[in-house]
Amino acid sequence: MFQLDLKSGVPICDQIVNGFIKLKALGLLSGGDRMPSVRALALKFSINPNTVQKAYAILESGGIIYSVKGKGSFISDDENAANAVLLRAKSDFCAAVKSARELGLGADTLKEIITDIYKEEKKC
Amino acid sequence: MFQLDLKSGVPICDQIVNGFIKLKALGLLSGGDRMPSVRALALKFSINPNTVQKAYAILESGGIIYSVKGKGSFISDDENAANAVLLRAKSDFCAAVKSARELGLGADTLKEIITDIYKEEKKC
DNA sequence: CCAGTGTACTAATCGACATAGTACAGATAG
DNA sequence: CTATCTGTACTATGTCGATTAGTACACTGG
Repeated sequence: MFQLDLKSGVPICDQIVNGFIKLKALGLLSGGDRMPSVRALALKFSINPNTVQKAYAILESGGIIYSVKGKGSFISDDENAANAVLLRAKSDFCAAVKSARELGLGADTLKEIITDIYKEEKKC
Repeated sequence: MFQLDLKSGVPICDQIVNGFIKLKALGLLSGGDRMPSVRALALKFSINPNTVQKAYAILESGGIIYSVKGKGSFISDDENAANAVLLRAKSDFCAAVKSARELGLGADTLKEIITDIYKEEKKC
């Protein structure tokens, strides 16, 4: 399970959404797997159930999970959802590249950084 | 000069800071160049002078500019400031790479995206 | 029935951001 | 010197999003 950073400034709601997206991307969650209940997760993180519910609503609107009244929330089997996640990740990365380019960083510099990070020689 | 997007959700203050940083990174502003006055820039963008002053204060604390009471604000000659900008850009890019990696994107995929963007074949 | 589930709604709180208005101190041109 | 420009400082106010608080309803399974 992922962690929450209440002091990061990133909305708790978004952290929960991203946390589950990453878990699914890593293959730690499969289609049909059960999500923690709204109230249980709120209790675990000591946050408001409304915040968890908001995050679940976002995940459901994105097709990542589906919820059934009275039963619970579950990971979706929808392959499109996984693709949507990948597309979003690519889009975010594109924005980062464009931003770096505007500040004068070259393509080679960026590729070096990527190589280093994937080799675990984290220079950052 | 850069543009402001009041609807982007990005604080105006930050947009001004980033705007001048990019102008300097692109070499369109050199050490000693004069900045628009706080009131003039506020008038131009139709925003509050306090917002501009806040942005200038951030730029000054970062060593990007220096301000003199009664005279104006000027681009700093400090080379370290430019380096700091580059370091920040690299740091931001590193975070983006790590995030993309966590979501399952491979190094080759990321490098392809970079190549495309720098070739202006913007697929995003 | 009952405990647990998702869902819906209103109200209140809090912090960041921006605005409004005023005031002061230094520099420069006339 | 005076006027006007400059940066700086301060308080007050308004707005908006995120979060919390509290309650209520509908559904499922034992």
